[in-house]
Amino acid sequence: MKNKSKRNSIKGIAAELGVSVTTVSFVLNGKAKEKRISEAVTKKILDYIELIGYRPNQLAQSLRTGKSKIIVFMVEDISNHFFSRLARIIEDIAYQKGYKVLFCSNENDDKKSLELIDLFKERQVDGFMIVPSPGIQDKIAALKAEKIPVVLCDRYFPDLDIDHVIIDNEKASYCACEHLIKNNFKNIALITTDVRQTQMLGRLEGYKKAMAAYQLPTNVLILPYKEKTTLQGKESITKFFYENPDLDAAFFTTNYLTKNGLAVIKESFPNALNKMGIVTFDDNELFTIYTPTITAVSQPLEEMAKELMKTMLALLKNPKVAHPPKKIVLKAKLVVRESSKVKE
Amino acid sequence: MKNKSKRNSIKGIAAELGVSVTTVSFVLNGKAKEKRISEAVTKKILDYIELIGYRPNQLAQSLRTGKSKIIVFMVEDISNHFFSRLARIIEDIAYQKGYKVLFCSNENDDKKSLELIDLFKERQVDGFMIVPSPGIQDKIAALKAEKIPVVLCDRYFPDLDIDHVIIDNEKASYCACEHLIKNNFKNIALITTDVRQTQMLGRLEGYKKAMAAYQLPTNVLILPYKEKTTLQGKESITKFFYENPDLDAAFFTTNYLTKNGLAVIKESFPNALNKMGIVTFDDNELFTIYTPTITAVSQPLEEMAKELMKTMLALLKNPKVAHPPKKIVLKAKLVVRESSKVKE
DNA sequence: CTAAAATACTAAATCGTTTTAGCTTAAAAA
DNA sequence: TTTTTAAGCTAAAACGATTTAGTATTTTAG
Repeated sequence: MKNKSKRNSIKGIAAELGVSVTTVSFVLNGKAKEKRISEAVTKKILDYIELIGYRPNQLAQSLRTGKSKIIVFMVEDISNHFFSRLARIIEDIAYQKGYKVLFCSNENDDKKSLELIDLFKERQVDGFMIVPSPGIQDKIAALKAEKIPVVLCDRYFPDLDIDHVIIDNEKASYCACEHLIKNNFKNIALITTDVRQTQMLGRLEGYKKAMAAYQLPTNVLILPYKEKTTLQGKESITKFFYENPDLDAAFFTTNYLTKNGLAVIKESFPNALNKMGIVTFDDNELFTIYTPTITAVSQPLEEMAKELMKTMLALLKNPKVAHPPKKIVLKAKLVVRESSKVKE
Repeated sequence: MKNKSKRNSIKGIAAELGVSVTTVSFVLNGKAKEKRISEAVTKKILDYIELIGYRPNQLAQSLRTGKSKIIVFMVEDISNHFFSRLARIIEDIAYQKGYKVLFCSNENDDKKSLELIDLFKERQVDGFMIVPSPGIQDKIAALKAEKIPVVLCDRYFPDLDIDHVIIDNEKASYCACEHLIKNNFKNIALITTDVRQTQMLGRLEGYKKAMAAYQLPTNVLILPYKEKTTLQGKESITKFFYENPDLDAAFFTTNYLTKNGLAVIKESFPNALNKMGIVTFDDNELFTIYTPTITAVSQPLEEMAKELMKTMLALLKNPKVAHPPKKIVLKAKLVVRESSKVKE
């Protein structure tokens, strides 16, 4: 039982076995053959490694190689069901490929996003998967210029040639609206936020196009992002419904709006519940047991996560090499339930 | 525009300004005064740092100091609403204190837990906050023996003197059951899993004690953990309800069981919905808009996260020093809604 | 029998920090 | 004038790996 503190390093092992640090390192990295280390020495080292349960210090490794085997997944809010489910799938794929994932929430706030990105750059993370806040275009461009792998998710910057994985929001929205229309709803409200990013603009556009195509009136409520889960938000929705008594359907563009919206309907317009058409973006298991069950635009989480990781891994394989950005646009699925079916 | 690659290191700065690496390091670490670096030199360095936007390489720092400023939060499943909300709060506190958080999911599986812990040890993380799987008692003890900060969460090992933050499950469960009883329910089922960890045992115990106290029959359905979200799980619940037609209330011990349970009731026993008493562990915003609104045992997430981080930070401050473990037991709150009120 | 080639290994530089233990020079004390 | 003390800095050794460019010995070729 000698100086124990030294044992858990290549140096300690080398000393103990009377070989050089280099030799140990070669063996550890599976280069024994290539570097012509004899079978005997190789075995001796391997056995000893096993015996003491040695595991290399990743920090030192990272410092030397410049690769940390960590990727960042920055979302708007990790407690949001949509993002946490995405995170869970990504986590699995990443670990399988030998990467750890640092999750963080930017609250769709530029300052926070920038801070986080810098923070992680100091940590030499290998890549960024980002659900970007609206104003970090330049930072993203800078990352790319530095050859740091970046993949955007959920939304993107049309002016930037950056890999991204998104869904076709406009089409998804169009389909959802068309579905309501075909179910005989004629006065469909869109309830959305003031967020001016691609995902929301797409959803708005799809709604507008659908209404125009069927010559129906549009009726849009735009809530400030900050009020997304506040009482104020609820009040605005209540007011909107009071002021538009002829509405017969509502399309919510994101999950937190839906929660608030359903709460408002339940509290203030209980008898509208089974008359109004309701469709929401982002599915939730609980929607299947709501009364009525809620129709939702379901984003292909599994596929998104896979494509995200696939794109990221490709970048990681060759970060220095220029490559045409992959712009992946997936299809969302409309899960039709009771809330959007023809009423009475 | 000189050799740019070198610029972003202390060495580069030192070379550029004609001072030593040591001096730069002292200034960077705010030890200028203490180490008697002149005002002039200090300013020169600070200005240059600012100019080139230098940020120290955290990896190198960590390697040298042995502190990574990263803590791990290992949960059962990061996509579970309970854990993702907890994670969100922890994230905020940690970042505020200069720590990053690595989230990961162990699926309550020992093998996965052990692998993850080893993985992170290689990365020299500063501490572990763990929702432990059932059989990792030894590993936890080993971590403590190595003076690595560990705090358990949600459940713990009674035989181990390890800091933890939990709720009083037995009492929470007792109160929930008592509440049902006082609302005139007499045949209350407990729907739980085969997980034999403290949190679940507590919930079971609370139920049993409440039933015993009021001399009511017990009726427990124990589902295999693996079936927690499967069709098989649903079928078991359905069967259970069929075989126990005299049940008038159900208490679900965890959120995923509730989802399945509500689905079953809705699908197979629709007219029981407004007759049965229902209480569930773990609250969800959507429960307030369900019909009927669902009574839930709400865990104090904010408080749990705060206590967890407080305990962790205390350990981090002095990892080498022995200290009496903090065993924090918080109270859950019963949020009474329609589903548990006296019927007809 | 000598030169070239192959074998089996290793010394030392490097990654970017922190920190200990000095080293100069000038001012203060003796 | 010599010795102390202080001020203002720095060289070099860590931290724990990887990797380049060898070296010494043996084998093979000529």
